[in-house]
Amino acid sequence: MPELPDVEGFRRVLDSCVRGRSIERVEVADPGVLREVTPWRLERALVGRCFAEPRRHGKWLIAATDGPVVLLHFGMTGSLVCCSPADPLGRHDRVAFVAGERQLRYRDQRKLQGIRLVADQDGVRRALSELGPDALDVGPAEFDELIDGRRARIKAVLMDQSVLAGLGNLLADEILWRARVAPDRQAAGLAAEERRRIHRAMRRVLRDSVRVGHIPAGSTWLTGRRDSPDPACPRCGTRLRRGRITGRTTLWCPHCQGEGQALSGAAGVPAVEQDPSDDPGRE
DNA sequence: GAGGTTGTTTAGAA
DNA sequence: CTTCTAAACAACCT
Repeated sequence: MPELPDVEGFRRVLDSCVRGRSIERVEVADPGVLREVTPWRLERALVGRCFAEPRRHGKWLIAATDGPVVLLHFGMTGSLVCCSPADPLGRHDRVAFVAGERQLRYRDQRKLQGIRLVADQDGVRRALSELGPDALDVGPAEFDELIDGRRARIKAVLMDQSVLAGLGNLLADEILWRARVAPDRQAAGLAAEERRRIHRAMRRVLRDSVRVGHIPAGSTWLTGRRDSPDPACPRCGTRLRRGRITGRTTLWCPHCQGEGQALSGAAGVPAVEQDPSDDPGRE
């Protein structure tokens, strides 16, 4: 799940669950998710501290306290849940921050990322120094500057966290589909109009998905078609193409977005254009 | 067993 | 320097 909208959802979970509450205990069920900190040091640094208002940058959740700051990344399968002490520990509950009758649990099936601890805001700045601006904070002019001169394919650029922080594989596909730009187009070769469309699609996709705290899998979203064996474009019904960009499965509509040169890893279907009444409207 | 998965990092190549 | 690829991490799923 975790891309920018999901992490924003986790930020709200933390906020409503434990903000302003004092941490009594930190239970580490699996030290495998702690990065550069021992269970003992994490607990000692946090006990007696109070959670402040959490922030987010890209896919990072920044959980400040009145002492040190906890940095959480959720990899592909992580989440944050608000529990009571009575809730039995799930198999993938790795760490619990216990605050009275509430406890915040870091839950993660695979353990691709994890939890870090830094002393202060300067530590946060240092830890996240490689990240570009948060995708929600980028206006059209800055977006153009970020894209400018990049010879990589546009999807690779959108997913590059050092350029723009927060977009992952699903969002990148969704945005390019809405903007009607093929994912393998070279970023530097995009017309001003196309860059503008991508930026607007990004704003819209982020706004709509942040509101619900995850990427909706509704019928008007490309993401909803991902798992079907032979997916069709939600907009025009054309059979979608499947390829691989930066090692990630990429879905696009050859009719709406253009063929694209990349046939790498494609399903090999000649893709007869059905081309029914184009455009069942925006959204 | 084979191959897939929303992420990041590293090594190596072009 | 930029960009791409593959592999690794770990634990599921089909």
